[in-house]
Amino acid sequence: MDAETDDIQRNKHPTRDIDPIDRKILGVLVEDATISYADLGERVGLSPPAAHERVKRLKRSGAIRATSAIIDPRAVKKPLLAFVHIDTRGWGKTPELMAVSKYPEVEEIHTVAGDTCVLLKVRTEDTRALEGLLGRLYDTPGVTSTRSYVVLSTYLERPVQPEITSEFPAPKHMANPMY
Amino acid sequence: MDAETDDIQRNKHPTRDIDPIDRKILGVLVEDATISYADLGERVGLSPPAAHERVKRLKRSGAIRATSAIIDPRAVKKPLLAFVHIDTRGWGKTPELMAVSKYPEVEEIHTVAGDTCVLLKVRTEDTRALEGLLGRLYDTPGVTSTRSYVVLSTYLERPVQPEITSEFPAPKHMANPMY
DNA sequence: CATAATGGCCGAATTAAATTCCGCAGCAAC
DNA sequence: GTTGCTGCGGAATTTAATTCGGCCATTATG
Repeated sequence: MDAETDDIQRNKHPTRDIDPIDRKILGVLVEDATISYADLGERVGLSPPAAHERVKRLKRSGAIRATSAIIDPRAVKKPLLAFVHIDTRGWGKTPELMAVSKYPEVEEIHTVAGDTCVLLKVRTEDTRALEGLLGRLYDTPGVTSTRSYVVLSTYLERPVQPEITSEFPAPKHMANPMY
Repeated sequence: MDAETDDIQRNKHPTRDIDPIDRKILGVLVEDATISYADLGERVGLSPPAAHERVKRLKRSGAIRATSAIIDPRAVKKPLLAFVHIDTRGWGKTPELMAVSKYPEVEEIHTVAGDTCVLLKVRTEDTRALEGLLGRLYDTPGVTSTRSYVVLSTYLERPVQPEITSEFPAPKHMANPMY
């Protein structure tokens, strides 16, 4: 077993780091994954087979998790977006909550630090469907309360951006932390 | 100008509704957009050219907004996910906030109903970078306070699901609303 | 230092898929 | 009944994906 395969099976990432050309490739493919290897190679300064080889490696290593069609929520009758914060009695009951993943309306499930335990991102047809989904949540053992933030307008929504992280200098009035 | 083009220019959706075959196609392409038209056609019961024609129409109508590579955030050094709620002095100052879209760390910007005005989804390398980003937010005119929910674990994260909306019956103790 | 081994690239050749074209069938309007 | 329109399938053509072999640079090894 080579190092890369080993890393993948440990749910880690391969030791081979992503170089600037890889980042360029990811940037292009996030914008348009239907591009040909010929055009992709030209964008990043490689021959078509070389670009192909890079993309194969990025998929194999897990850096590219999938290639997916991005659907307009309005086209599939799910125009209502909401974020639902859920309080539970401690952490013991969160596994039951994961069952909500069976509903296609639920797009994200996270546990968060703060005044809630679980955070959902849900997309429904209307407020009636959202109400029904919340009703299901209250039927789940351990759920003590929920708080929903209904989205009025969405100004930006995009996939993970592979560009190099911007510099965000800490506010000037703060001393440099040790770490 | 045909009806479809007209709808797109009005930022509406074409009148031609998405039939069950279209939904099947969307479902397949969300899972794997690299599938060939031959295989796609077989999955949905169409010939390759017919499947091709359907996909072209779905793209033209805007139902398929893009085809994108899904990147593992860890691979591009953005393992820290957080949701940031921002309070502003009324709505007048929200346009200034949209400038944060220039940072690739910001994935989503919404205005929400509830006790905040703006909700951001951000992905940073570490808490230091998040701190820097929050510092930038406080420098933005109109921002009075922020509340951040740092994600501990993500259990589900998937694109818009084109499947038919599940039935969420309202809780039994509620009478049927008029609408 | 010399030399072998590796990894990544390119160009050409081959294979597979996308795309076009055309005729046909179902359906609606008239 | 006829006309026009829309979506489908099969065949042909064009384009892209994929494979292969050889080359160069870097790195390990004696």
